[in-house]
Amino acid sequence: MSKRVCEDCGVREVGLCGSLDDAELADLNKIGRRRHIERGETIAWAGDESQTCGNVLSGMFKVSAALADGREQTVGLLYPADFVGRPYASTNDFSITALSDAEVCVFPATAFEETLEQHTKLERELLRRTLSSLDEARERQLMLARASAGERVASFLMVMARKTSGMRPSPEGPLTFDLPLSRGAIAEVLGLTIETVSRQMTKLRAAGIIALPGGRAVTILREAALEEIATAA
Amino acid sequence: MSKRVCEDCGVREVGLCGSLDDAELADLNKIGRRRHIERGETIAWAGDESQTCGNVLSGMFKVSAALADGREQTVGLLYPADFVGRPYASTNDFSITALSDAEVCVFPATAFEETLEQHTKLERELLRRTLSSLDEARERQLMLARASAGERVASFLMVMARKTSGMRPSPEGPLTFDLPLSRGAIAEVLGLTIETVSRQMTKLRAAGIIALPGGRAVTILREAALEEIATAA
DNA sequence: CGCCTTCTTGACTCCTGTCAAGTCCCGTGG
DNA sequence: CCACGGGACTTGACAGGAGTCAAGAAGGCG
Repeated sequence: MSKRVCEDCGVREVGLCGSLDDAELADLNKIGRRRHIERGETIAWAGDESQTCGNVLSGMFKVSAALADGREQTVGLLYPADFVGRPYASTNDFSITALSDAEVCVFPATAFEETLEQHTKLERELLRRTLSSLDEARERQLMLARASAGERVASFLMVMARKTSGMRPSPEGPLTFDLPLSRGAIAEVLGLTIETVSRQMTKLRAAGIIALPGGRAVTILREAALEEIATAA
Repeated sequence: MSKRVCEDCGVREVGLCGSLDDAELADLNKIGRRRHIERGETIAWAGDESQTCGNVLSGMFKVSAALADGREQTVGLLYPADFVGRPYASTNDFSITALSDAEVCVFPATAFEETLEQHTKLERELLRRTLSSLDEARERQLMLARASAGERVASFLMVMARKTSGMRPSPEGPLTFDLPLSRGAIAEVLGLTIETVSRQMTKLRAAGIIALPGGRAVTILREAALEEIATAA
């Protein structure tokens, strides 16, 4: 039953838990449990009680919310090793949904909060990560408020190019990678419609800046040109 | 010289420092210094080194950034008792500018980080506040991405009505208060132009939902109607 | 091979930004 | 006390970018 979940953890070094040594990890090990999540499954609903926290082991999640009439927006993306959940709150302001099949290491929120208070290093690391997330959320505000559709798509592609380990035929050759998100999911992140995202992609292809070899693959042909559009030069 | 800055601090109870008792406060007292800021003065520049942290004692600040071509956006507002600054980062991602004359209690960033590490209660309180700021920044993303100009202005007025202690002639009577921001500053928060903000205000006045008695004063005549527009029902 | 989802493309509308005058407000100085 | 000046705000005309509605093409899975 009490399997040593931390022992073969793929994100042991880079996750929140990387701040703890093996002995300290024991407390987390006691309350943690590994869970498999299907693509599309929502593990936390906006408005519901905040009951669990955890770490993403594999796969991707979106943090999103909707207006009363159904308009939806993704306000954050979670990658492997990212922290999931909202400690110190009674209810969630946002839903968390898997964008791909995923694995998460989950803790009951109250037990996790107690562990936080006993391990200063863990708490400090969570503070650092939360401050970074805040900076990121504010950068996204800037984009959503002021960037054009073309700028949003270009900067999204640059971010994805960096996050996703794609293939280059040669050093400095064109980079090809698969987008981990559908057009719909991209639109929801960028605050646009599917149609607008699609049109902007076509426009970049027509300009010879990217190629779309099929599926969700993207090849960046002229990185400098894409970067220039992305940074609103 | 080493004046007891904390003794007559107006936000002693509600600020970050409220988590400490008098003895613990001594450490902060040693490194803190009170500073007066003029309206329009920028106390931290995006891109510069992150050198100071602090607490707002009085007045208001905006947290903002600009795109390469000059388009600007406010990504957060700071009120008395709010924490200012960005610990654990070498440079600031955002500028912090006084929207009114203000007073701040400032600490050198490195000294403050050391104090944080010695006082778990302080660190926990900062974590709680940072998590709240993150939620707020994400709510703003939702608004900037999906709300119409009318919805943005209505929800802004609702927030300001709650934050600002205005006057009611009778309980449940119409509420009147002064906006602490100029039209330009409001536009920068809402991701709109001055003209659009102005037009939406006029529209609400024409609909009999608010009155604009002059200056920056606003009277909310039909709170329920305003709330309905704000929540995008 | 065929169905169903996802993606692309087109035509049209409308909201918001831009540019350009005015008007109001308030403090200053005559 | 009132005229003046400058910033903040309002209003109008117009244009353009992104949303909406509607087909149609492409891709994936059974």
